[in-house]
Amino acid sequence: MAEQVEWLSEDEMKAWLAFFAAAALVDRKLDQQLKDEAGLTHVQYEVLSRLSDAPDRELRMTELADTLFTTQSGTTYQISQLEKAGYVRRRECRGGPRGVWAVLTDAGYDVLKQAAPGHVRAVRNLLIDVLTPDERAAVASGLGRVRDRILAAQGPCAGSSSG
Amino acid sequence: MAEQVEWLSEDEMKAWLAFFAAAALVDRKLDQQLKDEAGLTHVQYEVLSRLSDAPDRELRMTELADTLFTTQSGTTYQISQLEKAGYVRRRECRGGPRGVWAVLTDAGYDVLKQAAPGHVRAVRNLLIDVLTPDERAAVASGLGRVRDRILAAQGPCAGSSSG
DNA sequence: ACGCCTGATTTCAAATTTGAACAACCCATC
DNA sequence: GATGGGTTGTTCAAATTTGAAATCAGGCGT
Repeated sequence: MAEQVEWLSEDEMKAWLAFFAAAALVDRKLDQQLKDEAGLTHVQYEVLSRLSDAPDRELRMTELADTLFTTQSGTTYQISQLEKAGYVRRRECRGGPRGVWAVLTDAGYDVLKQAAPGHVRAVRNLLIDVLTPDERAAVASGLGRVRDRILAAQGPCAGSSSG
Repeated sequence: MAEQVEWLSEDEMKAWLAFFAAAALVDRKLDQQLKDEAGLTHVQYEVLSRLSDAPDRELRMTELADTLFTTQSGTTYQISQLEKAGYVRRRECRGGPRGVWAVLTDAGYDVLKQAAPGHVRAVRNLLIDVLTPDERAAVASGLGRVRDRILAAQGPCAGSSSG
């Protein structure tokens, strides 16, 4: 076993460590900022944000889970929380294509609109404005490819077994 | 209020979304891979890894928490788990400089050594080898700066009030 | 119409994370 | 030699996340 692994070079290690640390720290900071200023967790903000971007401000549970890169049961939990808070409503569609839609309420939209400026400012301060234009472009293309490859590797598999 | 926020341009948004998604997906994938192949969570792997890199393979709880970018109570919990598994041992140093050291055991070192190749391979497949050399350099420098700025903003505050 | 299969969603228990409160210990000072 | 402050680590309850099992609706073959 242990068929000869190519360990990371010093430069590669630097990239990996920077990526890993930045991911953890930025997420933590955004969470803090949102809790302090808007009373939302980062996850909840993302839920509201995806919904507000979706057509008719609604998304099936599974779609939502996919765009959040999280599990379905986690999504169920968060939607339940947001429903209690009145920011989201569940709509069951018995007639047409099966499924449950999470719908952003007006209250949810208002909270999002109120939280957005601070959030965007934080994203700028923590990440975007810290990068040079070149670095930003490299992050967009490189990490975009990283994301797409992972999604491509699991997307086709999750749902259908053959073609 | 809402004093004019500068929203993200399309390119900036691309960078932010790529970063956010890649961070979530890579972490999730590494977790899966480690659980499947080594029976460790990513967090646990990181703990063992930091310890094995430290002088004498031991670290104070607070140092450990810092390098893991997590809370102290979270670190206490994980060390307790790893102690149960026999991968880590606690050493209290009553005489000298106060504190508790988490020490990597031989068993812990073995598990780490066994898990490392698969983990490094995964880091390569998911991230490092997907980036071009330029992108990798940009990630290292740019996200390194992101990390350092966040740490600098909170490091000095957390621990001492003046200088 | 019946029974099985698939897909979507929820439920449930277990594991983990978090933040606040607590306890232990050092040092400096009185 | 006792006291207060600051640091370090743990404990506790609450919130969240996870994965597996249960639920429920619809389609299909018989």
